[in-house]
This record gives sequence, structure tokens and C-alpha cells, in this order.
Amino acid sequence: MELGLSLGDATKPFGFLKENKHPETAERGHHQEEEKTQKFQEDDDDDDDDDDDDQSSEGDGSDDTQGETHLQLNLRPLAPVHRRRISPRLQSLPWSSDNGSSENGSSGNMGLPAAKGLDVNRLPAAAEEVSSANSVGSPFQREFGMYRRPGNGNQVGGSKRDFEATGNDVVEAERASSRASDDDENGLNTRKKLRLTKEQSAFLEESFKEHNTLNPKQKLALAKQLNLRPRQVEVWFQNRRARTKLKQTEVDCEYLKRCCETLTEENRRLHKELQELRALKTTNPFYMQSPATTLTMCPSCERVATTTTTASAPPPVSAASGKMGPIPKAIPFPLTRPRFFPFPQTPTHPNQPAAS
DNA sequence: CACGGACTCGCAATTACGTCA
DNA sequence: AGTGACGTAATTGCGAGTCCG
Repeated sequence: MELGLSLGDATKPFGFLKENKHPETAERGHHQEEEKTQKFQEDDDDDDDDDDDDQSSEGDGSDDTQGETHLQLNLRPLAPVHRRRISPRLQSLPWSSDNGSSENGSSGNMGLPAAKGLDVNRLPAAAEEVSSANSVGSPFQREFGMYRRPGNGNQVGGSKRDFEATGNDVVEAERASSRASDDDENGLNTRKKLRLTKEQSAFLEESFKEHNTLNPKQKLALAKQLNLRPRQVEVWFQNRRARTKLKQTEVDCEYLKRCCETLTEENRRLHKELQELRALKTTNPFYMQSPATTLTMCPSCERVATTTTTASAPPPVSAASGKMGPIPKAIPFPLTRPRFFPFPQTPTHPNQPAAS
């Protein structure tokens, strides 16, 4: 059973993040690593030469981007070395030279309200920008600062995934130290939760309507556009998907509940009908004298037909299969049929002509 | 070619913060 | 001012897919 709750059309392309595609790369859906490698490289080298991405390749819409403002992003990866343990394939990327020339708010507005001033989280983001621009502090330090930042105004504590590097000894140590520090610092390390502004939420919502999942490029673009950290965008989409699913579950639940109520009512009605028929059978002597009539169902077409038998001669049953025998010729039921009889008039088998 | 480890991502469950009545 | 309910940002852990040595 499928219900039509529409909380965003996942089939539509990620319109406002659409970029020109290279036809030869538009079909490589599963090579995310290569995609990312190529994307980051191309972003860094040539802003106007945007390639495709695996997500946008799901929808077409690659041709209607002409005339649209292309995103001009200077996608500086966030702490590429320490954010995640970098793959050997990514290590050759020119990220090490942090140019710090990110232009906040100068990117395309994606046809939506400009993200300028959407700076709930701007303080930490700006701090990162400044520190990176001045080459003060490594990306790791910046990310680490986000992770261990004690409650300080508008700043948010980062998560382990902000510099996630699974299996890395450093990270394992930091996890441990972070948890230990939670105990030691008596709540100084309490995470701060920031509410997104209406504009940010609306922007993310629009993005979600376009596409309910993000590829890394889209995530970075959104993050930059909204002055959020990519992880925040990622989390927002994650939670948004969860809310959608929950909503869908509620709708499904409601539908099943109504189905159950309908079936219960139908069952009650049929029971009542059965009782009426039994009462009729016991109170109508003529009915009793008439040949026993049963309703049978054709196993092939599942249509109901009437079968007239005598009490001593049960309906024929196929000796081989034990199933019902051939459908007898239907006759009007019963001869003393009450006017209120609820069954369909003269049910007959389709292969047999109706009794006249 | 099979295999194991590393990496990445999404999801479910949960926590915790901010807001509001 | 205190409080509980609620919405939601954020965290954590896990499974699955992919890549690579």
C-alpha cells in the first residue's frame, strides 16, 4: 500500500545547485570517491568548470541549467587531513595550500533569498575563516577547537565527525579525552544547540524539496551559502529525512487504522446478516422444506454461485482433488426468498447461462 | 580472484538544548 | 521564576557499500 504524502519531490533535480554536466561522467553513479576527488580538484582549479555529481545524475535536468547562474564556489575543504583520514587518492589534491580567499556570500544566490546575514553560526565559521586565512592554526586545530569548545556565546561544540577519521589513533585518543573532559570540566564542554534562522531553514527546506540527499559537493555549497558547517547541513538533512519518515509512518498508521475500522464494521455487518439468515431458516417452514441451497464460490473466478442439493445428497466433490465439483446450474435462490435478501440477485457462474 | 581493512555514508536511537505555554 | 512538553540540533553506534593493498 502506498500513500501519497508529498513532503518533497525527491525525483526533481537539485535545481538551484544544478551545474553543467559532462555527459561522459553523468552515469558514474557509484564511484563516489572518484567523484569527490575530481570535484574537489576541479573546484579548486577551475570554478566555472563544474562537473556532475552522482546525486544530480539521478534526475535529468542537466540541460536546463543553461542561463542559470553557476555556483562560483571556492570550496576549501574543512580540515581534509584530520576531518577524515584522507584516502591516498585524495592526498594528491591541492588542499594543503589554504588560500583563505573564501568570499562569504559572494556565491550565487541559487535563486533563493541571499544567504547573507544567515549567521547563526557565523561566529565559529568566521573564526575558522580568519584563522585559515592567516594560516594561524591547522585545520585540525580549527576543527578540534570546534569539538572541544566550551560553552562560549554562540559557538557550538563540534562532533567527532567534524574531524572524523575512523581508526585513527588521534581520534580515538580525542574521543577518550573528550569524554574524560566531560567529566573533568563539569559541564564546560556542554554542547550548545543553535537554532537555525527562518531563512536558513527555508533554504534548507527548499534544498530538501529538490533533493532529500546531498552529495559532498552540494553539502559544501549549501554550507557555504548558509554559513553553516557542512556537518550541520548533513545533520539537518539527516534529521529532516527522519522527520519525513516519521510523518509517513504516522500517515500509514492512520490509514491502516481506518482500514481496520472499516473491516471491523464490515465483519459486524456480515455477522448480523448471518444471524438474520439463520433466524429466517428456523422460522420459515417453507424455507425448511425447500432444497438445501448453499453458496459456493468458483475457485477459478471466485464468483459466487448458488448450489441446490438435497439433505441426503451433499454437493459433488471432485474425487481426485477433493475440491469443489463442477459448478451446478444456478437457480434462483431461494424460492421463498425474502425481499430483503442482501445477496446479489441470481448469482451465476460466468460460464453458465443464468437461469431464466 | 578472494579477502580483510579502511573509508564513507545513511539510518536509528538517543541525548540535550532552546522555546513556549 | 519554575516547570514540563515539545521541536529539533547534535551525538553515537552500527550496517552496508566501495575501494585498495
